[in-house]
Amino acid sequence: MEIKKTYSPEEIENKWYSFWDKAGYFAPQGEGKAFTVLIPPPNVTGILHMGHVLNNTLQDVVVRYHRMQGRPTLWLPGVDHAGIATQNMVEKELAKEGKTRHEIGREALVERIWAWKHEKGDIIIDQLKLLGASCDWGRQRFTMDEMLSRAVKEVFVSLFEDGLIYKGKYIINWCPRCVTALANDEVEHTDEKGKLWHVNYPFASGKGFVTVATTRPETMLGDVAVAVNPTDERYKELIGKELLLPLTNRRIPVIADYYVDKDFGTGCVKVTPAHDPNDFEIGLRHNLEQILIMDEHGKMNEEAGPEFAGLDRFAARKKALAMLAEQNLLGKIDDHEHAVGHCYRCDTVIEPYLSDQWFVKMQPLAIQAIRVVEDGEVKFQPERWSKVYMHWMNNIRDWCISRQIWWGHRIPAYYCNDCDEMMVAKEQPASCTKCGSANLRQDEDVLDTWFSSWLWPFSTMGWPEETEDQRRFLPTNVLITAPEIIYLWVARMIMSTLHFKKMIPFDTVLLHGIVRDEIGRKMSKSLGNSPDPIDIIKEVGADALRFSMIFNTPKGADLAYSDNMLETGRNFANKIWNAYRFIMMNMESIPGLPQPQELELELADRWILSRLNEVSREASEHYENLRLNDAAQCIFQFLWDEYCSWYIELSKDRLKEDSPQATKLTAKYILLNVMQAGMRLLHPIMPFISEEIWQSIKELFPMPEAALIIAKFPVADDSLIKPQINDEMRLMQESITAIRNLRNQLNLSPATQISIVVRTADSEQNRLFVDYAQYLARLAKVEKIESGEDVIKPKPAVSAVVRNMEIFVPLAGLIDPEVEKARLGKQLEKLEKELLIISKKLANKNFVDNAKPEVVEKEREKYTEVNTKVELTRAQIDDL
RNA sequence: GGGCGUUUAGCUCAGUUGGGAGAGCGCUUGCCUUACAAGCAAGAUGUCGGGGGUUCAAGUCCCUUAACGCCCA
Repeated sequence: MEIKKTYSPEEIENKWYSFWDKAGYFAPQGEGKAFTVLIPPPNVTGILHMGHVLNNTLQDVVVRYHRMQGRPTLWLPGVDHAGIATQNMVEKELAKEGKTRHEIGREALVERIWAWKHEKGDIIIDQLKLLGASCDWGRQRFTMDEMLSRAVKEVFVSLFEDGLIYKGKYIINWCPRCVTALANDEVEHTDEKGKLWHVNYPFASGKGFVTVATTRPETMLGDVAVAVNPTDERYKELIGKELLLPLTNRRIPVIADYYVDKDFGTGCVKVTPAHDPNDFEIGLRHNLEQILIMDEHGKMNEEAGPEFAGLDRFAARKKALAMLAEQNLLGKIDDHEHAVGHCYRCDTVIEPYLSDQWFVKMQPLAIQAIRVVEDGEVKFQPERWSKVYMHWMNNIRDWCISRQIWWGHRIPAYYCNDCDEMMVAKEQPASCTKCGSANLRQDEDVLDTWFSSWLWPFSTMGWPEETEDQRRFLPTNVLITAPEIIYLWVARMIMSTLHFKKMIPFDTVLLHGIVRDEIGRKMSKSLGNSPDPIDIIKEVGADALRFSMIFNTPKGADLAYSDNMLETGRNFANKIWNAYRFIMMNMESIPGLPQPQELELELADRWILSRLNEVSREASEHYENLRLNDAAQCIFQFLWDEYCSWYIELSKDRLKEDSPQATKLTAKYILLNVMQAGMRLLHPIMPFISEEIWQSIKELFPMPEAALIIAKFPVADDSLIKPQINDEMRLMQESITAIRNLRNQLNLSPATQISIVVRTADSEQNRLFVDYAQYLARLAKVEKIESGEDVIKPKPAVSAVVRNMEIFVPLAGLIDPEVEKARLGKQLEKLEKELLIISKKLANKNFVDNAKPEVVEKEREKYTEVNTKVELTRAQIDDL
């Protein structure tokens, strides 16, 4: 068999992915308690970016781990229809053809979007497959599917009937470029440098003026009052007086409202109910007119006056300021930093805008959603996120769900053209319920995309029908997502599932960080600092990408990505590959496989088995606790440092042609067994290379399972964990390292054989050096060992202290006593420092009295050990 | 303005109930040693942001302060 010297992932990854898919392993297998993960549906327009890679790798690791626990495991995939984003994209295509959506009409636009979806809507799904995502593709969902649309209608009608959905004229966030309303969460605030303009509003009586401060002077055209705080002594007598609004000559009153902050600006606030959310509230309290001065594109309308009508809002600002200056009504101008809202889809400055919209009353839904988190039924990880969630829930505001676009779930409300009656129903009524007219029209608006995604846990499983899937898979287990959608999506799913299914949607929410570039910036399209994950996969393989990310991403923390980070994963894959290559190169000449009871285990065998079982336990715990970086770390350490650097190296002598058959067979068995178990541990993180190696080992080392993806995750066998064996092996390792160190200091060539003299402290140690002299021969090129409790120190020699033993390398006249003295002196200094700290501790009565007995005992043992080392080192120096 | 988070080796970061400071990368030295130079071996590197406190004992708990970041208003 030919195994390439360097691991090349591409062919292997494709091969195993289609193998798993064809065999149906992605679908839940067997009976018992299911384990379910819901994918945060990516946008149908999306292409895979590094954030997706992190999110989906984390999910896949968790899913694969639980699948290997033997539970029926479902990772339910799908995409959402991303209303605004998708429509924008298709509108852009139209624009290239010189058309607008209004020219082709609603029906044609929607048709065109569907056509686009059918052609390109699976791009991101195909990319997830390259990453190795083990989703059950047979259950792939789309928020606009018939099944999910039915759930949306059902929910809308039900909430409307319960009085939890209402329609009204309210101020909302409006994107003049997308020409639609946005929910609060869809607005991104950034601090920007602006100005605070002071404008004088003259009294209608003609004498004097009040000065208001504003960041948005153009909105003054819609002012209907000026407000002051009723407790503000400065303005008390102004309340009730009339002002002449500049540029319009409208008479407006001075009113009193506690909302006004006396310390901000001049303490006088212009009130524009149709264009500011706070002013809107003031307007309601004082029964003020709402004058809309802009159209839906952010252009001034006729209400703004003939001089302004048709001007863009920013042009209107300039013009208003110029006119005010001309009329000497513009006072001082301060620099002012304030938060400006932007559309999360197109970054246009949003406009608070008065319009007819649909809302969900959230407070009643929040009550249960707060309780389940308080009670710990739903847990956030890291835990701090539950505070963020609670804060939002406790201050929840109604949710604007209507959008003035065409792509999405059309609101199931119908109006009678004859009597204006409104009817909300799943299907269009045949006739008006009030006047009987058949002349009906449906609401033009569609629902916010999140209004379909918040139903994801059950709409994807066939609700409102009662289905087997809901019975089996709800509540789901872990939701893995980014904190940025904790309100938009996570919180709302908890509310909807509690309301409609009377259960929690999932018990654990793992919030992970974001992927940043080398200098800490968030990766984004506009910065161009995001590599294409598909390029990375082509270059180093999905396994290497996955491992590098998991290894470098502590639970809940951001990931600082850099290309050289990938080397960790790539090198590790190559290391494993070569360990496998080594095994296979040696196995052909050793036919047969012993029965477990025929094995002749030696120290290294017992040690590696002991460690394997310890690591299996640790890895399990880390996977369970979602500490995936720790799982990666401990498996990496075990396979690379312990299995490759020690076990494989030591096996080389045993595999030699002339060694006894039983020795060869035992080494063969343990090499194969530990490797296959290691692949089980690693599979959730590096699924492809582990499956490849495992399948290949299976040909020599029979195993019951047909594939690693569904094989059992190793369960630690405590009877094989042996602290004493570990300690003995560690002693050999420490000795070998010490000898290598000495060799290094003497600049001995790697091939030079040496003899050593070991002064052991007891017969047990002596036995180890006799029995396992071969270990030192192999790994430290020691051809002769003289060991014993009272061996005589050779002179001249270099020496090292290992625990309570001394190791001497005799050297006939090759060493410089002064150099050697200096070296040992440095060591002695270090040891003495350590000893001092320990003895101080032990001399401290408070420590001895108060510390736990085992801690004190440990400290005493440490004292003995370090003290021995100090004494031995001192003697060695004196000897020189 | 309110809240949350971060600050540990040159870089990126671990460090879970307080009890001997770690990893990966980088760096130094020597090696193509028959699995692997994407490698092997040996090694150097820290006032754990500053200050104060609790404790026998603090990177870890409390207070305070600074810088940076995020969320909300």
